[in-house]
Amino acid sequence: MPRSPDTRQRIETEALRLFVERGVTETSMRDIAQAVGVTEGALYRHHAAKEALVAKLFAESYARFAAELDKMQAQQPTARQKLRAMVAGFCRFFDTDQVLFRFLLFVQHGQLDKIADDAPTPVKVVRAVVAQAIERGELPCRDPDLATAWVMGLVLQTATFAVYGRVAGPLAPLAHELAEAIWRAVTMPPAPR
Amino acid sequence: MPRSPDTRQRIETEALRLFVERGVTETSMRDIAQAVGVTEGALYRHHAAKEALVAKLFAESYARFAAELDKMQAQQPTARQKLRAMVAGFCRFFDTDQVLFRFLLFVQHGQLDKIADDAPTPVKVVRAVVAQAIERGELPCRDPDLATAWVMGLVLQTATFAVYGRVAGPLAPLAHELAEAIWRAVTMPPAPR
Amino acid sequence: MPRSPDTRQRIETEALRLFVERGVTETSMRDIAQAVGVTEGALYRHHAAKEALVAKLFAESYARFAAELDKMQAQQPTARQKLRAMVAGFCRFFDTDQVLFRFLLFVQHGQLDKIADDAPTPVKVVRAVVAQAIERGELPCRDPDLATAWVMGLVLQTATFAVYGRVAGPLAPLAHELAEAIWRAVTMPPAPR
Amino acid sequence: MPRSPDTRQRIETEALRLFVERGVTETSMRDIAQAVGVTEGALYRHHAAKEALVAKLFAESYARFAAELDKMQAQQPTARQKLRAMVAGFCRFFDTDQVLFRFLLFVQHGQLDKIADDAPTPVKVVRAVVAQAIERGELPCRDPDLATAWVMGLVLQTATFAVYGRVAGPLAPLAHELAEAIWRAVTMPPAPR
DNA sequence: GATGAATGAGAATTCATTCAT
DNA sequence: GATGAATGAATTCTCATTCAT
Repeated sequence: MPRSPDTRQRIETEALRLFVERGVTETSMRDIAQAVGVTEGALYRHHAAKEALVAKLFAESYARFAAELDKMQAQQPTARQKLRAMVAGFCRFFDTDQVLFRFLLFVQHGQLDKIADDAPTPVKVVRAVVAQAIERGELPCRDPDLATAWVMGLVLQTATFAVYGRVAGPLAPLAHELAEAIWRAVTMPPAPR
Repeated sequence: MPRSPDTRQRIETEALRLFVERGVTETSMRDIAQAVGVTEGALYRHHAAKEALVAKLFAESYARFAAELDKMQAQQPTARQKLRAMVAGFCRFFDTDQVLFRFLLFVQHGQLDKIADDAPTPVKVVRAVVAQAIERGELPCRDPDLATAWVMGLVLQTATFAVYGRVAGPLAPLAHELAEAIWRAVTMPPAPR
Repeated sequence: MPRSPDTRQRIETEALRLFVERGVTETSMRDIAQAVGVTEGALYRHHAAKEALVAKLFAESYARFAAELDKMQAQQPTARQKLRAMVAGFCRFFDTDQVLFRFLLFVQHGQLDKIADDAPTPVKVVRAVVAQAIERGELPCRDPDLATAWVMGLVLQTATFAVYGRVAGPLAPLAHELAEAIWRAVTMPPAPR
Repeated sequence: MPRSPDTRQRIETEALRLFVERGVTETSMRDIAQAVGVTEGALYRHHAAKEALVAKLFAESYARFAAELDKMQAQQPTARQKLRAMVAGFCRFFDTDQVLFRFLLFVQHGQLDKIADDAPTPVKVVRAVVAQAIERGELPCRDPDLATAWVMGLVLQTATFAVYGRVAGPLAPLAHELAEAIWRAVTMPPAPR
């Protein structure tokens, strides 16, 4: 039985794929082992437990994507440009690694609860941009969480429709249009009270 | 050995709650039985299998909500009013029975795949309104699925934030503002080509 | 819900049928109740337990058939005629009530062990005839159990083949031929020692 | 936690024994595990399901015995000698591995239905010999299935009596006498019509 | 007599994990 | 690093039986 190299990497790739396709609970360690072509025991050479594998897959990439997103926004001067840059970032991420995108943003599997309160997350990055924009008067005065929900909702639901083929092809070509829609939503004047 | 009435109803209530709180796979029949206060065997007098319980819970309510949504939109003359009515309907549903709302719109557990192709669904109702509005020139020309994604995204992500307490209180008071944001998003002029 | 009469009888008929078709262990009380069209609880009005139902079905008919067989042989003067009469009796029984025949002679389900040592059984009746015939010199000297096995084997395997359609139609027309074959087998001169 | 070798073999041996002693349905996987001295889960490393274990036990040996039987008959020139050889084969098999004999020829547990239509079986081998003998005029003209039933009946019922101790000792010493009885039965002249 | 709800024990099977080799 | 056998707990579901109504 040949021992192919990169077993660790292949475990992570296959696990990620299966977690996204079927769900974490619905994927057994045996499923992963079979997909990789090793025995179950071999998985434990690389990850102490199933939960640890999930956590590793999540934590590493989630923080990294949040950081990238933060860098993108930081390079832009205005709120509108920051949002545009972030939307483009989400779309590129989706197009580049849909499996990972879905794992981080849709599957999650309760990993959010395990994240340190001060750790960066994509949602927090978006929220910071939104909150700052409101403070600076670039966006109308509104609960920054509500506006953040809208940004995330427009991005994620478009991605969801793309996953199910209801919206066609890569998201990058839609990024500009999507960013505009977001801008129009969040710049809506607040209801008079 | 208490034989309280309404066991069937209580099974469904507790199951729904647990499915939403923990997930379907993560909820065992024993969990449900314990929550209801009966033995596992008793559950099977009322539902032939766990999957049948899930399916019943979903099928019954999903079609009903879609129908209600459709009625709300049908009573309005214009696209804008139809959207407003539907958004209000989503918000009212969330406020009235958050558990059921989350089960139908977030948990789902693969039940969508089991639905007849021509059965009404909330998404289809929204899509029909959007498509008709585009045809009639009430909305700018754009992939109706994309616009539908935006409507659903704004509604569902706002609900998600409400579930996690990031957005406060019942959704009904936000319905008008949400509908306006949606209107602004979907009325965005299409990108010149 | 109409309560048809003869529930007791119908329980026994359906139970017998199912026991023969599927086996005793493979037939649940629920299966029987469904076949009869009553609830499981109703069965226990008529039989204290599943095992009691099986035992009743078996004991009653087994003894009765043994007695009938014994009467048939008793009315004949010679061993050859006794065997002929019994073979005809087996065949008639098979043709008249194949389900009961199979239950008593094939299914059995360990009921033989529960029968009193001195209770009459078809095998004992056959054995008595054979033993007497040997004693009287009507049959060659041979272990009467061995000769009994041959009689039973020829009868029962013919019935088995009839059940599976390998041998066609009712057994009665074959009775004479079968009895002759048996006679030839058991009259075989013993091996010289 | 003893890890003795041969677990797979011991599972099969114990399972066979229990299936014969108590019946397949009446034997639980736990019974087998306890007899082997492992946990239930361990059984599933060797056989994917209880039914698969039953099927393997049956299929492997049934075809093999049929083939052996066929070889025995093929080495003999005349029908009489073929029958003698097969009877001796049945008796030797019974004496050598009574448990397997009973599993294959008495328990069966519906495995016959799963066998390919053209797969060899002991009954088919016997039938082929009988049919050929009738064709060649070595046996009187008669439904070959009926004659096959008689051969099988005499063999199997003798074995049955041996199992229950009604017929003593190993069957091999009885083989010759049994073959003669069979020969007398199947050579009976057909009833004039 | 019958229903319908319930029990409690046990069935087959799955699964994360361990560990000697 | 990897295998392959094993564990032990849990899961879904079945079943004979009970009993208030």
